[in-house]
Amino acid sequence: MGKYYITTPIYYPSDKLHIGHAYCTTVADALARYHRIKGDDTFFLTGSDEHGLKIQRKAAEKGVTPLEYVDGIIANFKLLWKKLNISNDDFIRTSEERHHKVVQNALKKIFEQGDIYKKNYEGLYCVPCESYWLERQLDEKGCCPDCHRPVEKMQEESYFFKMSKYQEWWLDFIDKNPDFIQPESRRNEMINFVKQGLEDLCITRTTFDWGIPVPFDTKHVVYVWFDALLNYLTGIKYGEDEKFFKRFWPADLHLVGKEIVRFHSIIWPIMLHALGVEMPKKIYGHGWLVVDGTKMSKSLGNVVDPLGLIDEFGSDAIRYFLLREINLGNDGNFSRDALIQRTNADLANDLGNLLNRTVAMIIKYHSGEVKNSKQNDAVDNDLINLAQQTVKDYTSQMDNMNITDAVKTVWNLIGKANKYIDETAPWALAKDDTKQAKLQTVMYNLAETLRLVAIMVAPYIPDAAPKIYEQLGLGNEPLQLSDAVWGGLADGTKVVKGDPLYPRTTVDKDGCTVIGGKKYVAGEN
RNA sequence: CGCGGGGUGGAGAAGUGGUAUCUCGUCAGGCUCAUAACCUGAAGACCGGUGGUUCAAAUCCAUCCCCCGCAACCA
Repeated sequence: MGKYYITTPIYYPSDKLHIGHAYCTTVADALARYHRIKGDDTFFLTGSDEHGLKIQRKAAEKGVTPLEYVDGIIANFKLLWKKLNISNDDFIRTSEERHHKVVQNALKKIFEQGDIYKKNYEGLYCVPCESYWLERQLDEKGCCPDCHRPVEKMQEESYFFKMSKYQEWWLDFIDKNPDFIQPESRRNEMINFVKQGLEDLCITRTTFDWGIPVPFDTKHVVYVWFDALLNYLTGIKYGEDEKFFKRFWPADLHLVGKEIVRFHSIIWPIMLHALGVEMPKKIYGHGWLVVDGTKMSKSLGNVVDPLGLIDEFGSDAIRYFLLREINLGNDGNFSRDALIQRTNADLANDLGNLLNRTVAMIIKYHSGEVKNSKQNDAVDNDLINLAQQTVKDYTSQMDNMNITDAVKTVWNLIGKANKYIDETAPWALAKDDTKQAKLQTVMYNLAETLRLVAIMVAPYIPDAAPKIYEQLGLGNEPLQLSDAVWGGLADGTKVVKGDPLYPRTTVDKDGCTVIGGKKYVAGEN
């Protein structure tokens, strides 16, 4: 038994979260839950990155303070995570006092050791947007890429972090830790990037004040990365509770989107190195979701709101789809049709129906009582062997973050169990008085398979997994990987008839989905 | 010559040197325990084009065509 500290990025509360945020957080949640059922001392952190000009402006537009503005949005973040069954242990907000302290102390330390200096920053400035642009970022006419108005040369005094000083150290570190950045394609990208030469990083601003004041020069506030990245330390009480911090640091995994791999794999390690803090173990850059084949964007109006989907299909369905359908590391496609198809086939038909028919038969043939008569022949042993092999494969795949493969592995067992029913034809055994022991064996093997399945799927579909346990007659016993050993189901256990695990979704002639008798108008999400 | 990802049966995907896999859909059959579910079988791919390396290439190399991202705060 070990420990496991996993983080998601902290999301920016300028707007509602979309399905892409939900994807990242779901993956992190599945990993966190997996490590918990494995018995690891687990800490799962997510949160929000609340400072900056964008927020300050939005708040001003609405006539509220920045904090009031983000409070409203953060309430929505938290609601989404709750509805998605996200099991984060803490939610860090960069506007919190505990975080300000960490950032200011870190800044002070690095400043005092001479790695931060002040200089005039000269650049092309868009006054209405209050932001600097590099020449190559400008649009075709040489104007601001955001508002397409002319930019002008401006000078501002800023503090810089001496990243360039650590370039060789970084290359050496990456060379010695080949698994630090994953997938490998991103690692290569990062190495190429750094080899082109690292520039010092501008870490403060004076153009807005919704941020953490720089302790040695309060005209300035901390700008983005020196603020946001440090949340991973704040979340486990860095500088505040040494014992707690040491319990979880170094982070086992920073899960991030591919667009911010650069910040997490270059700036972040260098910051930590300058601070004298041990390196995290792994940065993983996952792919993006595209919707019906095209990138999600506000201007296209195809941004998918996960809250509506959860209300319609349930959190398990969304989680399952994201974990099963999208290969971690690659981009993946999201569509309602695919979601409906996948959840009908895998959750309702394969898993839900397997449980339903198994429980129904045990009740019908044995008044609900399970007994292992161990009359196993070749077909039975096939199932038992596969079940045991499945637990093994699942464990190693989850340990290696091959979530999609692990899901497939478990569903292969579910498929095998459905087939096993056909092969053994319990309804025929039931009619033959001489085959009663055999019938008991078959029922036991099915129930036992389902018990192992319940444990393994618990990280993916946390709503349903305990319900499987309940219907198997195990009440609300905790699901633990150490119990996923064949033969653990005791004779005399009484199964309990329950509702179907998942209703089937049908689409009527108007294109509306009908789930469990309830109708949803298409396109409302 | 900016960087990267991708082009695999009707659809979506997996597969990085050795009989082309999975899901959905289609067609035919089986079963009746179950959520019109489950099981079996079949049809259907010259793995973007061309050239090369190899006994052997979807898989390696070259070249071309097409899609899609990114270019130092959009997961």
